[in-house]
Amino acid sequence: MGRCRGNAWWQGRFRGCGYRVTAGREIILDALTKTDKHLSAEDIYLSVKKSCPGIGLATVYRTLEILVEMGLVLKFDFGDGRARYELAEGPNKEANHHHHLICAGCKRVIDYTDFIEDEVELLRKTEKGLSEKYNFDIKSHVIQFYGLCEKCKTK
Amino acid sequence: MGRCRGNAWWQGRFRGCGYRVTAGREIILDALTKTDKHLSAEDIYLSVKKSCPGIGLATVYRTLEILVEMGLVLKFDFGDGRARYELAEGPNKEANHHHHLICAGCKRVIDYTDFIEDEVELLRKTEKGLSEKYNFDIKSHVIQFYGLCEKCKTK
DNA sequence: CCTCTATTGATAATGGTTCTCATTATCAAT
DNA sequence: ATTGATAATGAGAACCATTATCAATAGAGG
Repeated sequence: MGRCRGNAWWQGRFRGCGYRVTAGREIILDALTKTDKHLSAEDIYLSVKKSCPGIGLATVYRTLEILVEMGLVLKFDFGDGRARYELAEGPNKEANHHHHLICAGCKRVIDYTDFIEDEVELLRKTEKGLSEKYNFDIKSHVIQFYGLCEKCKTK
Repeated sequence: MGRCRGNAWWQGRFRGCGYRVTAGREIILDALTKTDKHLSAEDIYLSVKKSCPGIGLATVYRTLEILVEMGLVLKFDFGDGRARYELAEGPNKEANHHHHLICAGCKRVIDYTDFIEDEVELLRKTEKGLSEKYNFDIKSHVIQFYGLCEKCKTK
């Protein structure tokens, strides 16, 4: 780990898209790889700043935009006014597909992986049908449930 | 239509929640009822201003917040930096359930109602399961597909 | 009609995100 | 290894959708 070149998997994709491989991009992708939380741009900025104090917030935003465009990272809106980012794929993430339960009261976000099998089957069918009908290339999807969590429903 | 009291259906819900019924709230809800577009707060402000020139933008935001909280209106994020609003239910909207295809290129949004039957069945099952497992009251859900539309995929 | 207070409109403030630009770093060609 | 073209960066200003403030107004029960 650390400086090892197990990270090479994404460098090829970067170069293939015409992007240069930089220390900032590597460390930002690292931060996303090493967590299963829903990080905001500022979360990532503060985390990355520890090992790379000179990095700027704008670089974090710019890098995240590229990562989202390439499909390596997913961007979510949980309704609290700031975007959240999660690794979409990678060496340890293939089987990490999940969706979100968002509490309208405390804004807490619960990841769930239940019912994913049925969902995947329906989504596969739906994506295929939509692609054909609208001639639309589907790259990703978002499924979110809104409601009140255990604590907030009693208030 | 117009000043008729066919709008009474929502007035009871307003009063039941402790909110007063005002001209501004009525006309904002009217604007949402009379369209099937995804309106931003400013879209609604400009539309409502025609028949109610004195209304303020802040009132539109405040009213939308209440409508979303009551579940009468759904709030979406299509990734262009401003929220969009759609009527969730009402006298003519019960059978209007649909989801969104969002083009990452031109930001166009396509509504689709295909495969809704299968989806509804899966969602019903999923919502039931999630409610029980996490003791979470689900009020609404969002399903969105991201990708490239017919025009943008060729560029 | 009157009172209480929620609501409103105008506007300032907020804050996440994007833009600007001079400087620095990447990388293919040498 | 060096160089040159140019992509990337950092600092901070700018942007702009949304929220907060506050005095004036209007809804609704009595």
